[in-house]
Amino acid sequence: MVRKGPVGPFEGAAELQRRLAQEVRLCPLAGEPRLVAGVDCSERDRTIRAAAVLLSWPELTPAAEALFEGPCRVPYVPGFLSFRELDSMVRALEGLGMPFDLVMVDGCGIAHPRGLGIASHLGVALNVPSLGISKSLLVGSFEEPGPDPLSIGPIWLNRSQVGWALRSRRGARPIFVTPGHMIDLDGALDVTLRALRGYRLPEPTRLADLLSKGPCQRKKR
DNA sequence: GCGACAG
DNA sequence: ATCTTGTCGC
Repeated sequence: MVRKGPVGPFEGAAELQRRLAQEVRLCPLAGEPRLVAGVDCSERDRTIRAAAVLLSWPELTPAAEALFEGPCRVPYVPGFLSFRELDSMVRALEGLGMPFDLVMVDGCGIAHPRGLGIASHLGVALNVPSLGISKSLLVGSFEEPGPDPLSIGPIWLNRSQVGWALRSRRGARPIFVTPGHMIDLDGALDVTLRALRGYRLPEPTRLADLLSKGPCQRKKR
């Protein structure tokens, strides 16, 4: 087969996403986690910095943390975030030096145009249970959760529910919880609720976010 | 054609 | 994501 015209720069990537999305499994968590990881990326001066943290479960006691830095090689394009950040996230997670039972990723899971947000992509790539925690929605619509803390509303995409909008803190905008891989809607919500400690973001993602920004790294005069 | 658009 | 000081509100 010979292609006719020029192919969009992300056609190959989109095709890979559609293929990997078929590997995503939405099912109850295999068992109660013992170690939960959190990952996030930040960037500064064309350098990507991925941070991973490891917490005991359900105490949420810090057990390990790791950083990975590398040059930005791929631009951010909505719908293709994983091609920009996944490798760095995996490296940071490897830096933890031990396996974990679940990973919470800063980004979307199945709430994605082709069903493979970065949380799902990471879960499939590492063959580990994963879920996404994002601060806004890439696709789909959601029912605004009530004003009371822990209120929830479903996230809809193509007539089916793909996650939850969660009011994790009073007065704060909701966060979006979506299954990544080897977990289901109820499991993703349950784990997220149990990982909250009074902040808008659950501990795994919140701590990874702080670490990626760098401890005592920001100071301007 | 126009607007939306994880981080 | 990042650029940025002070400021409004619980």
